Amino acid sequence: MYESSVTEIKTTNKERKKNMLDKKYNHLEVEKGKYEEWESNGYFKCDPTSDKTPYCIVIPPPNVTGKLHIGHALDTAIQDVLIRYKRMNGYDCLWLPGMDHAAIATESKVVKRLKEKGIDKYKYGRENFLNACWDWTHEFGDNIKSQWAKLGLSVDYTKQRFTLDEGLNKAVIKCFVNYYNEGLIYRGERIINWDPVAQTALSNEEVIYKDIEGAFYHLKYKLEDSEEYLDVATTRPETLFGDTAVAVNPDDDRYKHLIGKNVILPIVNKKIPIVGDEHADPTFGTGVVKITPAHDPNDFEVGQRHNLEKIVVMNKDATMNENAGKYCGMSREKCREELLKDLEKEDLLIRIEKMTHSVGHSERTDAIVEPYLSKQWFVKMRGLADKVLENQKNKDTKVNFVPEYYEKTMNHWMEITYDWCISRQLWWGHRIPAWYKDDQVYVGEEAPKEEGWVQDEDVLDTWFSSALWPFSTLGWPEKTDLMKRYFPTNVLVTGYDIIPFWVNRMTFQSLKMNGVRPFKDVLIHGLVRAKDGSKMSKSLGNGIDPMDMCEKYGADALRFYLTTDITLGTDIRFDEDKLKATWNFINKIWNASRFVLMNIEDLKEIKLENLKNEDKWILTKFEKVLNSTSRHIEKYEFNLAGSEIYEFVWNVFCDYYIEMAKYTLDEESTKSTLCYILTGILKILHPFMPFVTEEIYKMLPVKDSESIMISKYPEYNKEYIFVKEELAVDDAVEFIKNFRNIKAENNITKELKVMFDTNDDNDLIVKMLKLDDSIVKEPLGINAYKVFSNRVKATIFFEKKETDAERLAKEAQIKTLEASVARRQKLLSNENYINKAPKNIVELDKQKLEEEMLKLEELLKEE
RNA sequence: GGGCGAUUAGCUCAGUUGGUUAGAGCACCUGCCUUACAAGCAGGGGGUCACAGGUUCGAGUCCUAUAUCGCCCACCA
Repeated sequence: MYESSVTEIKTTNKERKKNMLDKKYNHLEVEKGKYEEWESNGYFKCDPTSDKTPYCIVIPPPNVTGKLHIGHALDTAIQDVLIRYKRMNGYDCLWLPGMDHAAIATESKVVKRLKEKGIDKYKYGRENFLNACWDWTHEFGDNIKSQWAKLGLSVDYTKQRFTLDEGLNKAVIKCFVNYYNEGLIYRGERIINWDPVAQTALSNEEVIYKDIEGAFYHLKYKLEDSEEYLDVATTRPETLFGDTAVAVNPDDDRYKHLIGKNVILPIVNKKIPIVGDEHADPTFGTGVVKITPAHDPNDFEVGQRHNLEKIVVMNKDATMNENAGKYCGMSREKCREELLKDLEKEDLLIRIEKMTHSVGHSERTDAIVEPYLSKQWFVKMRGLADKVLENQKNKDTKVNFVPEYYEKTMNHWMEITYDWCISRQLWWGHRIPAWYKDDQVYVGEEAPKEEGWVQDEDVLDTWFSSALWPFSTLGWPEKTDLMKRYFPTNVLVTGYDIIPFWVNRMTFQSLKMNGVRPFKDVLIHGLVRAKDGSKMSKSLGNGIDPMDMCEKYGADALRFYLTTDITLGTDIRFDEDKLKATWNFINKIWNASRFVLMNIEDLKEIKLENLKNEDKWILTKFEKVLNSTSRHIEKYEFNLAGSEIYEFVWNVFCDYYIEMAKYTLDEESTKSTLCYILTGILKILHPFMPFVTEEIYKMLPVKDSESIMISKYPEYNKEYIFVKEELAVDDAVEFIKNFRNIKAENNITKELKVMFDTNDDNDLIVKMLKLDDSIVKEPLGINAYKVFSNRVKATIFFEKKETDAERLAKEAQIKTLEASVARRQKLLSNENYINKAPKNIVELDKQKLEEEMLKLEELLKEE
């Protein structure tokens, strides 16, 4: 009956014993060498020429800035579960690995490293610097690869990519040029977020707002030819050198008569106009706002409307420039300090009002971001975003978020998005394919042939290349075979924190370039936090290194814990105790396997015939678990799959079937069933815990493949659903539980006699409870308890007086039973319920009621 | 200010489309070294599912309001 048409591979007893000596699961031993073996056998490779159904995931490329953290372990473990599951189910799987050059993140690390060696980036020169970046990349890239190996990730290294490799560069350039030609990319002078440490522009997404203590400085802007003044409040007095107007609301009765007049800019003593503009909110502050078009995005807009001059007052490193007069050369902070002193001296400072306000910081350097007027490249977002919003309306074309509510996060972003600043004043990245000559601009895939053209010095935002990742890695813009076969990819797995940076951008890029979504599903997981719920960070020192956990508990335990103890979309608190509990689970599997292997050594083939009730019972349970775990995995419900398999392995197979099997170990059917179920368990668990399942699988006397990785996933087999036998053994199990309960609760240890009230075949019960010598035919004694299950009834006779506590317990039991019976009777006499509730539910209630009444009757009889 | 979540046992969390007496791991209590496993086995205690209404034969689950916590986005002159 067991399908073993594939080559049977036998392991010698000697080999098995050598491996299986340990009573305890040793994860370090088990995990040694397996990954290298899998890889060298080519098991990770996709098979594009096969007629199998393709299944593709591209890995979210980790930055080459350091080592992987626990979040990466979670993210990749989920993907490996899917890939291994699909592979065993006969799919042609491509899990494409790669890494991200991470422009600013890597560049700042390399700058720092060079600095430690006393080397200045700019003196070192572009070419040398890029070489240093490549050295860095190789060093950290190798490190990441070895971590992937430790985690057991079955990625196809023959398809590995890097966001800055030649092919991806081609894709990036192609995309840029296409967009430019369509007018979707433009160069313009705008206020952008400037990082004065890295000295580059940033996108809005790279700015982190933090609340900090600051103040409102109320300054006197005197009216021209008057001692009267306007109270102008600002948090950033040092920008006043760039003021080219003050604004009041045109409907503000306090000030509207002043519109058109001038004020004298403090310290600078220059005339600037009072303009009327909606931007000034009469209810906020004093209702008067200074306008600094070159240092504030709102002021920039006001400046545009009133045709104001834009004066930049800072250098690229955020020191004051010559427009700041005597403060030239000072830092922003120093300038503010000195300026305030001077203002006070000249009686131009009215008061200082303490306040907290949020201030933008650079994600990478943590420097306070300066809104800064500068010429940058932008992607025009509105049309691209609208396309996504349109696409999401159709269930056949949309990106399906799991959990679904994250779709709102993307849609919201698409609704409010504005133009994306993509140029960065860095060296490490894709260089912008634009050339300048005098006032001319040329954008193209190749440099212009004529003399005199100079290429743009800047590179692109790292996310510009990441946004193309799902298709650039498959060979786009060429119509490659990989592209045709694996695109759109099946699923993307990532954390909610990079939906705006990455998921959103991949989605609009793919819709624009390919006309289709980049992936059908996107699985969003949460962040891995410390046990107390705080964010893991280097500065707090509360980070968990996944490699340490692999060392301590094994990659298998870590993977199973991370993938089955989470709810998608919500944060997980890393709990080492739970990881330990997972290790215990694997130890349990290990020992159950030891037991099975010890007893099936001479098994030549699996023959599922002459089955006993308990064999049929465990087969039925197994098929059901198999069926439902598969359903759960397909729906990405890993937690449910995990708990079902856990429950089956521990509480059903180990606690009951193995115990039952101990009495019939010489029978062929027992051995075959043990081997069949163990094999099935190993296969179901393999995607979650690849190493230990492979180790045990290799020791099986009968198996269908040389490695579990490439073995066939068990198929749900209706032939092994035995309804009658399942019920019968369930019933026996229930009886056993009730019996033990009564025995323990009443402290019955000695002088126990049992009389079965029914004529059923109770062999299993007698064996499991070791009752052989206790069975009597006639009732005895006074102290007696009834034990029930659906069909089995028995009376226990024992030498012991009932204590008060026991009597009370029994009374309590009667009380709850009576309540339950009453509840059900009421329910079942409700016509609405009978008519509206599903038949099976009603039936179940009737059945329950009957049982309860029976039980109650028996209990009352004993009184 | 706008949006999105969360609130279930001592702790950390599950709980499929509303349907048996709400579950798990850890911790706790009792008894066991029963030949696969003491990192184990058997048994047990522990929750009016944040709060108030509503819909329904039936609500942890759906709706409305409140409270507390968290996240994202925007504004902060």
